[in-house]
Formats: sequence, structure tokens, C-alpha cells
Amino acid sequence: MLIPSTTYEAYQLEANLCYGFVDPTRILILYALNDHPHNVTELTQHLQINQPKVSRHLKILRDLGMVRTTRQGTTVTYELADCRLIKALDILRGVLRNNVTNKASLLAEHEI
Amino acid sequence: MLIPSTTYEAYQLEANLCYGFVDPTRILILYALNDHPHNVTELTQHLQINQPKVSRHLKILRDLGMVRTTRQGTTVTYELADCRLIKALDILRGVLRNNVTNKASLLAEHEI
DNA sequence: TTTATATAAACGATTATTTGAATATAGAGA
DNA sequence: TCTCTATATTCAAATAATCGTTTATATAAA
Repeated sequence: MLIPSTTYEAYQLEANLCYGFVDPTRILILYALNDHPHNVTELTQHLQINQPKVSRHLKILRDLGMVRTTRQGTTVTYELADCRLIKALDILRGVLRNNVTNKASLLAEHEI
Repeated sequence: MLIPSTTYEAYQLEANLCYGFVDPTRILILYALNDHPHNVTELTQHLQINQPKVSRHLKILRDLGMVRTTRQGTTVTYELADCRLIKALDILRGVLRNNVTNKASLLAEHEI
């Protein structure tokens, strides 16, 4: 059973989407938008991050289709495009929690 | 409601874990291991990828706690550490599928 | 101890990513 | 038009990721 080369490209698409998750600022933004839609200024204040940085990360999330925008005058409101993104992030949080507790019990077991 | 700086570090941990997902080779490996445990040589043959590359990605997955190893003689068998990882990947696949169909219908709508 | 095999790590080149700072654009109202 | 505010983009520098190739280690068997 070998992997055909087209399969690799499909997995590349999946990896590209995951790229949205590898930056803590982007994860913060996604959770904030899951709470309720925000415009850029609100995100800037809420996350305590400068505006260009927020905009840059929003662009990445937008290009990946993770967030959607609506414009009212000069303000652009961002909302989460698919709540399953949070579901995936929550699962990963659970995995992370397990990893940490496993490490802790490993240390305890060996009395380090 | 502002984000305290320690929060950022917690999200950094979550982002670090997601790093395991941003490479198509690593996703291929995770799905292969979900099917059943493999040793390095089996993965090399199955994925048609050279051995050093497979080992490098396995190390990353190991360091993140996504896979576990057992050694029998010279061969090292890798297995998935937590099946929820596949659950998360499957969710992301679903999101990806939606993105693509949305784009397709956008094109159709505008007769491009 | 020597040899063969399985796996891991080091090296150097290339390409990507992130950032702050500065700048540009776009819409609303005077 | 001019100006203000909200958002987006560009630039250069620093950092990090990936790769093929090469080399090292570790176990088993001769």
C-alpha cells in the first residue's frame, strides 16, 4: 500500500489550514471571535496587541477561510467562519492537558 | 476585558502543539499510525519518503507527545499517542471541504 | 570483534515566517 | 476638497523550518 503523489497534495491542503493555528495571536483571535464578532479596534484593545499585527493575522485567517468580514462604513467586523474550528482547538487543548499531566506523573513516579 | 500576559503563554503552548499539524508529511504519518502502529522502515516504504525525512518528522511528533515509541531489537515502532488527534484532523478536513465547496459555488454564482 | 541493518542526528543551503515601524488606503463628515 | 478615523499593507531585519546528503549510533548476528 503506497501513497500516490496526489494524496500528498491533499494533505498539503489540510496542513495549510492548520497553519492558521500555529500562532498564539491567531488562536487568541479565533477564541475571541467565537465569543462574539469583533472589529479590528476591539480586538486590538482586547488582546493588547498593536493594530498592524492584528490586521496581519486577520488577513491570514481570512485567506484561510477561518473568518468572515462585514464592513459598516470604515469599521470592519470579523466573525468566526465555522464553529468547528473551536471544536478542533478544544480537542487539542484536551490533548495538551493530558500531555502535561502525563509528564507530571512521570516526574512524580521517578521522584524527581 | 483585557488578556493578561500569562494567557498568551498558555495559548503559545496550544500553538506549539498545532505545529505538529502544519506539515503534510506529519499528517500522513499521523493517519498512517492511526490505521495501525508502524516502524520507521514501514513508514518509509508506505509513504515513499526517504528515511531521514521520516525520522526527523517522527522526532517532532515525539517531542510534542503526539506519538509513542517501543523498541524491539533494532526496530522502533511508533504508535499514535492520542486518538483525539485524528478527531481534530478530521474536523479540520470537514472545514476544508466546506471552504472548497463555498469557493466553488461562489464561482458558479458569478458565472466565472 | 566484525559486519549488517535500523534508526537518529548533524550540516549547509534554501525558503518561509514574524515582527515593529512606517506608510498607504478607504470611507465619513465638515 | 480636506480631514479624521479605521483598517490594511509594505519594508527590512531577525528568526525559524525544511530539505537532501552525509554521518553517527545502537542492536543483533556471525
